[in-house]
Amino acid sequence: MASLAEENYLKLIYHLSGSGAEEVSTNALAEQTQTRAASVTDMLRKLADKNLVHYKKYQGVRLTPEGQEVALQVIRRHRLWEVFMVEKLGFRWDEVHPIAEELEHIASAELINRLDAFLDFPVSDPHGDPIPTAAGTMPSPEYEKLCEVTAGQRVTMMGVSEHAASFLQFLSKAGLIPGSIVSVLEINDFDRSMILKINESAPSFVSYEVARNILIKFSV
Amino acid sequence: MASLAEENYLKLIYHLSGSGAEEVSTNALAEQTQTRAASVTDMLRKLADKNLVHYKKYQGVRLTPEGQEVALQVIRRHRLWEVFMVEKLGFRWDEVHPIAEELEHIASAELINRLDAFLDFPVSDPHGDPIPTAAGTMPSPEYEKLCEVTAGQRVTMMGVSEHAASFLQFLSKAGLIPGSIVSVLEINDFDRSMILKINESAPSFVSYEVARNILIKFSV
DNA sequence: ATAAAAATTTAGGCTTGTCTAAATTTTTAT
DNA sequence: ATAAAAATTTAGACAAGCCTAAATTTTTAT
Repeated sequence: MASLAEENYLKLIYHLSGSGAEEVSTNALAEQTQTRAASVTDMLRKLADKNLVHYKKYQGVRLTPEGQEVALQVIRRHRLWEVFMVEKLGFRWDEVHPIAEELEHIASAELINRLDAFLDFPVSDPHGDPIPTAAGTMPSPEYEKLCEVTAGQRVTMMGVSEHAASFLQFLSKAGLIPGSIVSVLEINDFDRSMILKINESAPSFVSYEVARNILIKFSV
Repeated sequence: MASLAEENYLKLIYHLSGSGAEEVSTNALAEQTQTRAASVTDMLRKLADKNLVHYKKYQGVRLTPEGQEVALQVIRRHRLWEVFMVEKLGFRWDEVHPIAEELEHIASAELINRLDAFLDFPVSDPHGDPIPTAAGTMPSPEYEKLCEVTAGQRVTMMGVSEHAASFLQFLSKAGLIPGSIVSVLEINDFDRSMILKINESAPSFVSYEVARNILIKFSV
């Protein structure tokens, strides 16, 4: 069994490696875990001993298949609890992350699979992030960034690539939540900002920085 | 903030002291926590330093008001999660205790109060145990033991005073769950065993040992 | 009343996960 | 190519929560 600290490292390595594609550096982990690089080194040795990561001194770290499975289960639990909190308990999407950080470490598979069924087998969390399957695979929907859409097109908002509460609150106010129908009315050449029509309401302005962090799919 | 280990000690002291009525001994705590008496002593000193218990060497321990509040919150969380698992996720009452032992340490008051509302403010858990209020008071319904009922009386099953999974499974099979209507048909003088009619089904036999651990109220 | 037994505490130690300071390796810039 | 900078690891330490063994206090039995 992976400890709470170990689970957090594995999850973080998964995210920082781009879903396991690249090596992650000790310093990158230290920055995100708010610990010192020396502490990270200690933990990486321990994870390597348990066969959860491939680790060679000075060369970064990468998940083993076993480590990836643990990471995906933690992410699955995290995202299912987020769905529960938003759908059933009425939390806003900008409130649930810190609580899910705790709930994600309750390991019972029975609990999680029943929760999954209770929630009707959701495929994504309130931020549009895909929920790993019970079998341990991560669905990978192919979304575009809103900033890549051309003027005149109509798309569906599918998720975000930035999860800061303040960003999410801003989007809620603008009505930009997963499922919203968005038409790009104008794009400003100068700064790539956009004017959008969201769900038939009055036009809204969004900066490039915002558009860059919104995931969309082209409406069928 | 109380750590996970501290919360477990406080909860246990609450239970072993008869809801805070009496002093609890070091050995009693060691037995229940599956640790050594020396470890308990260490923890009691720490809890005393944090003003969560009154502790004098060799004289046992008792909760302070602050300690009792923490204990009641942990118990509240535990019991609300048990209701959730049984009512919403379809778990059986004999399955939920170990999982609730983990969920009870997720501290968010917002989470628990919303869960409480989602469950419609239950007053007792699946075993009939009362759920402490958000304000930190323990309701104390006054139930009798089934073994004290006389032949011919009709009562309502309200809960249990023994929580072993095997006992709960036995009761489920007999249809003896909270809410069941029970008529005492006969009592055997010799061993105080009983013959019961449970919800109009065929008569069942229960030993004194079983009857002693079933809580009832007299039907109105 | 007092010796034996039981309960409890003290002393010293171990593991996990963290830290600081110093040493080492890798990368970058000239 | 090599020196400086950056990244990483090693060494030694600490708090939390547990352990064993030994010492101390309380309780029990005569």
